[in-house]
Amino acid sequence: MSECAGQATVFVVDDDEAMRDSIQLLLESVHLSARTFACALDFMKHFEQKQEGCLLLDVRMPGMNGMELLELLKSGGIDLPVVMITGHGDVPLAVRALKHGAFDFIQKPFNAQELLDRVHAALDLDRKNNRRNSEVAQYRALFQALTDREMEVVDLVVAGNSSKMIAKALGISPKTVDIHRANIMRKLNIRSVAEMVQLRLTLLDA
Amino acid sequence: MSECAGQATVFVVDDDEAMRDSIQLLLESVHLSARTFACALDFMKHFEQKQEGCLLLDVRMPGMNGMELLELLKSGGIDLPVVMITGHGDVPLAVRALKHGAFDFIQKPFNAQELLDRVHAALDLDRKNNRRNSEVAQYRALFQALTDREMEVVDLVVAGNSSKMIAKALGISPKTVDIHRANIMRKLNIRSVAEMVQLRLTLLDA
DNA sequence: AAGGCATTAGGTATTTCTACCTATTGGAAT
DNA sequence: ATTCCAATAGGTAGAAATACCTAATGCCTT
Repeated sequence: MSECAGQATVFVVDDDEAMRDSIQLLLESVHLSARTFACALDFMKHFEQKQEGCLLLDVRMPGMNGMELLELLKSGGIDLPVVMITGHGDVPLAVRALKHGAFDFIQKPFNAQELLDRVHAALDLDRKNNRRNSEVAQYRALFQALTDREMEVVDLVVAGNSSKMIAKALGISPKTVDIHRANIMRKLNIRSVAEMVQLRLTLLDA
Repeated sequence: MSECAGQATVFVVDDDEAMRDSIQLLLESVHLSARTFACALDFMKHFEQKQEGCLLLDVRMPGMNGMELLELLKSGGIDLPVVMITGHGDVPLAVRALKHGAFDFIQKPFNAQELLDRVHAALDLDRKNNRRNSEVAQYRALFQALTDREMEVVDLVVAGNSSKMIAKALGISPKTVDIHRANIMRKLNIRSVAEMVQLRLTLLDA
């Protein structure tokens, strides 16, 4: 056991109190921190984007069901890995969940070790996502220091234009383009066009 | 019906002859070209990577089963969209198939329209993949015209190095680096470092 | 009103890149 | 053997980019 999960939290949403408690006990028995919720709305009220971990989500619930919450989270850009749990073997439901971005889909009754394996896999994925996302967030912060005009210049440079071509495209002097370029390089803390292109592309397809 | 599927083929692998025939009739009734196979090996013998379409694959078969074929195809880099078909609702099987890259997973007995909808969606995905892949293949062909030394220079340029730095890294004269760069630009048919970076990155994460 | 910043632009100097030229060495193919 | 090409490197020239400087205009905030 190399890492004891840090601040990662396993969120559990299930209307069945006995199930919530037993899952919580199971998770805490392997030193995972768990927070349980009786319904989708409770979870949404307490969850914040920056929290790390994964979500164990029962499909069948009164009020908003698990599938609806899953689709709401994914359409809201929250990429917390979701392990769906269902009491009856419904293949179309499983297919729909996975195609909507669920990380996994398991049936009750489940083996304890099986659940833990999938939780650990989900937590691994979340850690990987977070590493990637924080990297992207840093780049995004750099670009936010640029003015609109500077962003125009960035995109024209990335598209392969010379300062002279950019000047023509923007209707300004090549000299001014060079000034913008110098400010861009300083603000992004880079020293080559290659780095500018890579930074920009990283943000575009993130 | 805007497009009549061109040369796209729906491959059907199922050990049940009656099922093969009925699926083939259904597909041909909407002007889709179909080829059927009684077992996984037959399909593998006749399939070539360049063929476009999708694969309807029965899970339960004597000899190599559908799941094994799916995993074989995906590990072999063949990204033909695969619609798995199974006679009994087995959720873990569906989850496994989708996590291994199956495009969809449906149960028998299925509604005819439902099957056609999924086939059309699979064909759409394949067309999209093919457009993307042929684009990438063109870029790859360009890079294959480069020598090993030129590829080293490409990677050092993309990493943001100047000719002088590259020369130091390779232990050669900056002049020679410039010669390599000129040859690279000519062979790749580009006119800026920005284009070189984009071309290289497109191949790296493809 | 004063300061800060974005945008504009010029000057000058240096470095870097690109485009031509020639030329040698060594290996591979004809 | 001769031809072809990769890799090496030099010269010269021009284009492009970078690094400094100053400076005007306009907008926003204090």
